[in-house]
Amino acid sequence: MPAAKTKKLPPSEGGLCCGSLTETPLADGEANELARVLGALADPVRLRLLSLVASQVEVCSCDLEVPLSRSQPTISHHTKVLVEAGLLVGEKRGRWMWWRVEPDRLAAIRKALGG
Amino acid sequence: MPAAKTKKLPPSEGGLCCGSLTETPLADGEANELARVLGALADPVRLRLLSLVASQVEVCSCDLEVPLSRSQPTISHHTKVLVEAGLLVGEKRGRWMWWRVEPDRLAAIRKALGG
DNA sequence: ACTAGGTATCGACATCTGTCAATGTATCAG
DNA sequence: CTGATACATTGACAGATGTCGATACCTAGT
Repeated sequence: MPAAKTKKLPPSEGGLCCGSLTETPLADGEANELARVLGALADPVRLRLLSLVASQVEVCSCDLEVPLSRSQPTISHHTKVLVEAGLLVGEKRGRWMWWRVEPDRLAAIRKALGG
Repeated sequence: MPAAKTKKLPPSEGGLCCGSLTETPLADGEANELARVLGALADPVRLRLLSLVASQVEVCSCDLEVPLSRSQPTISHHTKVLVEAGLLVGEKRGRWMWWRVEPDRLAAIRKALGG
């Protein structure tokens, strides 16, 4: 998107309010926000990461490298993207980062998609 | 995705079966397929295109350029992406292409997302 | 047949994205 | 303090993506 300025909003700024796609034409801002979050989901590795975390309530980064077959920096990159989209939450305990999913956020996306 | 081979499967090949993200860890193939479809949705112009068509049942390409502020080739590109994702269906009548959305496909995505 | 209008395709371009090696930072064990 | 461990950040690179102008393809009218 040569013209658009994503700007990497903080996780809090997760509008995603209002009605669904199928009801009324999406406003420009709503479309941008929804596209941003869907973009975070539109990657096989991130989808599998998310489902791995969801299936175990909490997972640390170190346990993701092997099942996802990606290097440590790449895992770190993907968790960051998911956090910025509001889909993942991390908590540092000792040396480990523990991740869990944000089910409300997924629900909001489903709703925006016509749920 | 340097390694992955999207391959641009025909619209029919739209698996997207099985359970949701949040239940069991996504298999590799399922993750690829879901990411492919979500990628088609992860664009503000395509989201607005889809919602424009949905709000009017049927729309021809010529009526999309102005509201979406994009050139005719760009509109054509986006409709193609949405068709390949199984989200849009087109029918040529005379000189015009008439588009409508595939609600079942959207529903399948919501379900895959934990609906 | 010729022309005009609606779409699709092609080529080019700038930007975005996923990936890893190298390096930096924080925390724990001894 | 020292070394090891878990994670984040940086830099670089190849490949994907969104965009448009130019052009080709189809269909309808004349």
